[in-house]
Amino acid sequence: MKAQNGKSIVSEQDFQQAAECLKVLAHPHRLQMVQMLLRDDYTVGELAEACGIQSHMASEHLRLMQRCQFLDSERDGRSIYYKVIEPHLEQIMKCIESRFGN
Amino acid sequence: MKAQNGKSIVSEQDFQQAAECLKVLAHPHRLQMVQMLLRDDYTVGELAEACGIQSHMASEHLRLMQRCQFLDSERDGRSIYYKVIEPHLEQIMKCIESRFGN
DNA sequence: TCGAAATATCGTAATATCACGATATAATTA
DNA sequence: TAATTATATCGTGATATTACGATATTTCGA
Repeated sequence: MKAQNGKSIVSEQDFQQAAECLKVLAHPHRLQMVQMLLRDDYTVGELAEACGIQSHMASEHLRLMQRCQFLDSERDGRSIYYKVIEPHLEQIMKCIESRFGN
Repeated sequence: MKAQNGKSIVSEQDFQQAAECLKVLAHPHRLQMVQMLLRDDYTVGELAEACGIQSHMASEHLRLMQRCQFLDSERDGRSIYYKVIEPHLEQIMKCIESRFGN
């Protein structure tokens, strides 16, 4: 799809991809993890504990977010640290904080 | 949850709400409708045709987005016009266009 | 090299979402 | 008021997502 008016236009297929990415973000524990990871790097276990879930569940959430290029991971010994690589997540989190935060 | 460092902090319950709202946005046709409505007001039928779906499906999508305060509607004769009332949708759409657009 | 710790993957049952036909409601026009 | 147009709601089967126990993999330390 072409931009006829200077504005960037998103194609039907892009909407499909965007929807899938948003769906990945649209989970309370995943949102909480993203918020934490925007401020610092954390291990799977640390993120799991903060969310009150088991590590293997956190691992699954993190894998989903890594698959759509939201996060990247790095091993340090037995632990694996995750970090945010999608630059727009900070802005989106600000929107959420602005609408729902104190 | 309190903000100890000046940054706005979102509670567990807020993450739940935020996730539900994001889930509503996370659908290709709903994203397309939001993009259109950010530029102009449209009727249910116009939005349905642009998305290539039946009007009663569009109506359902619009109702979901109205329920979480993304949109508002106004009747004009037989038609019902929808418009965006959630101010952050423009910013979020920009993020999507930046990541997926041309 | 054996056991423990940290993370990841697999199978599956419960739940949620989706698309759609059928039907209902509201407003306009003949 | 009857027919038509536009929108909304309901019920349901198909599909997707979720949580979780079981199991696997990787790394470190004894």
